[in-house]
Amino acid sequence: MALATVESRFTPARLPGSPSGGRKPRHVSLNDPGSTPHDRRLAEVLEHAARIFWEKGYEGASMRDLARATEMSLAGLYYYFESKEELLFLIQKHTFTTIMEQLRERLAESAAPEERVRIFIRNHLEYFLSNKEAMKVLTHEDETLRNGRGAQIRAIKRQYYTICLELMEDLRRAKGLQFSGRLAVLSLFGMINWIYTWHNPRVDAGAEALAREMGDLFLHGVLHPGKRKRKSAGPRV
Amino acid sequence: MALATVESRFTPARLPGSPSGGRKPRHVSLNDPGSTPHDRRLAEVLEHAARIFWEKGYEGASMRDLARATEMSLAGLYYYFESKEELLFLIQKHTFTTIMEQLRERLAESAAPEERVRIFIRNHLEYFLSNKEAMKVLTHEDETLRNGRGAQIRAIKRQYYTICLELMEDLRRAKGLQFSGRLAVLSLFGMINWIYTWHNPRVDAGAEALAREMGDLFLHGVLHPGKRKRKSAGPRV
DNA sequence: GGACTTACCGAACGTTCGTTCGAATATCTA
DNA sequence: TAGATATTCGAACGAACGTTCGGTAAGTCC
Repeated sequence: MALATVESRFTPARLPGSPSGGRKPRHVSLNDPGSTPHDRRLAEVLEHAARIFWEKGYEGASMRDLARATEMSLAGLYYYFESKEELLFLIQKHTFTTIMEQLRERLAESAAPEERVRIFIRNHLEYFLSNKEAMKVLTHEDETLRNGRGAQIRAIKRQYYTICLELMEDLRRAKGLQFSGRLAVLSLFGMINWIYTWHNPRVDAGAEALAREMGDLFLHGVLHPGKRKRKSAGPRV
Repeated sequence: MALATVESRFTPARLPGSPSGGRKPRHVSLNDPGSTPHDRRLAEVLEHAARIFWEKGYEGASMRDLARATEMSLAGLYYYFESKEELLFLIQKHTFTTIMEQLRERLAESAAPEERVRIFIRNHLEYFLSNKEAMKVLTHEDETLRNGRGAQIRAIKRQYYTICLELMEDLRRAKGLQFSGRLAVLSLFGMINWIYTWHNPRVDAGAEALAREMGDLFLHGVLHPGKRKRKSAGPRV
């Protein structure tokens, strides 16, 4: 149920009036009983849009593709948002906000630095593999949005980065180590974001197993098996 | 000197004759004394094109942008290649071929498994940071080319992947370990390719230092400093 | 039942896109 | 220097693009 939650606005994109009657913006979901039909329809449209951007990229996708997918007219789409740019913005904002909310909830469950890093990895991979279309759009169309909308997304991204950096520094302190937090975070982001270029659900492990293995790799490297895997027979006598 | 080496063809894209007079295709360079003016001009055009694709993405870039950058007419560009797709193909093929050639040379210098993995990382990062435009185009426009041209690029990519996988399996055997080579390689690719999203030459380390740190991270993880960095004062008594 | 809002649509606008055509100039060779 | 070849160009083509205009039909409220 990717993109089921959308922050509704005071007014629709076109201005014949307000569909939500001047209510305050809030989060609604496809299954949320408090959501209006308008909000639910918008969420559906965004879900189709995410799939199309995922397939063809933002620039390569056309509004006519979206009209075909949603079985709406080209003009009818513009009742729900004011431009293609806003469409991308809504997808990215919703996706980023949701993965971050979920992360905060899960981090509240543990205070152990190493475990918290593993929670971060697991949360990211689980969300990524459950929402691969939107997450690819978020990561691949990183530099597409400009000006105000781009700045808003970049602000959320910075928050996400900062959370991870603090996890890393807590770990470093707790273990009495020295390493560059920035480099560790950015390397980790590379590992876990790159997944959209290769993950194949038919041959690769699921999110949980991947999170365990990538966590091991990130924390111990390939050379230090820790309590896991070490070959019984080997040059080690 | 990104994109200075280009494989010339028998004939130019338009067909008023053959500029290189029926010579065999071969590699030429901007500084290569054996390169024809035609080859050198094409290399210049490709370099401009790489910079434009780097800035705006393949779909977002227009042939008119390239005409402006090269100070040629729109029509004049098509003397050197037959389509925008071929333009991207030439950039990707040249870039991939070059980084792989350089890798093979460097790998010949060492037989020690761990050192060879470090050579791979260093080569990739050095080439990436010296040719960031073309390397971003190579990684970001991964799925853009379709059909025959896409298949050719994918074939080179598979070679590159296979080389790295073999390095990883040699290392695993030598150290008597057990880990998924596929996951290790793909995680490493994520780490070292993601760099184009964050590296800032004004604040971040250069290729050599980055290669050392990322190599440490990949081999030992954040928790096992090895002979490097461990805090003198710490909870370790 | 009339006024208003919500949700949508057909048709078109102006722009930009990749590509091509026919011709003109520059460069080289004999 | 004549002729061929290599290189470049202005102008235009048709297609596709994002967006907008003026409407219509159905639901809601007094």
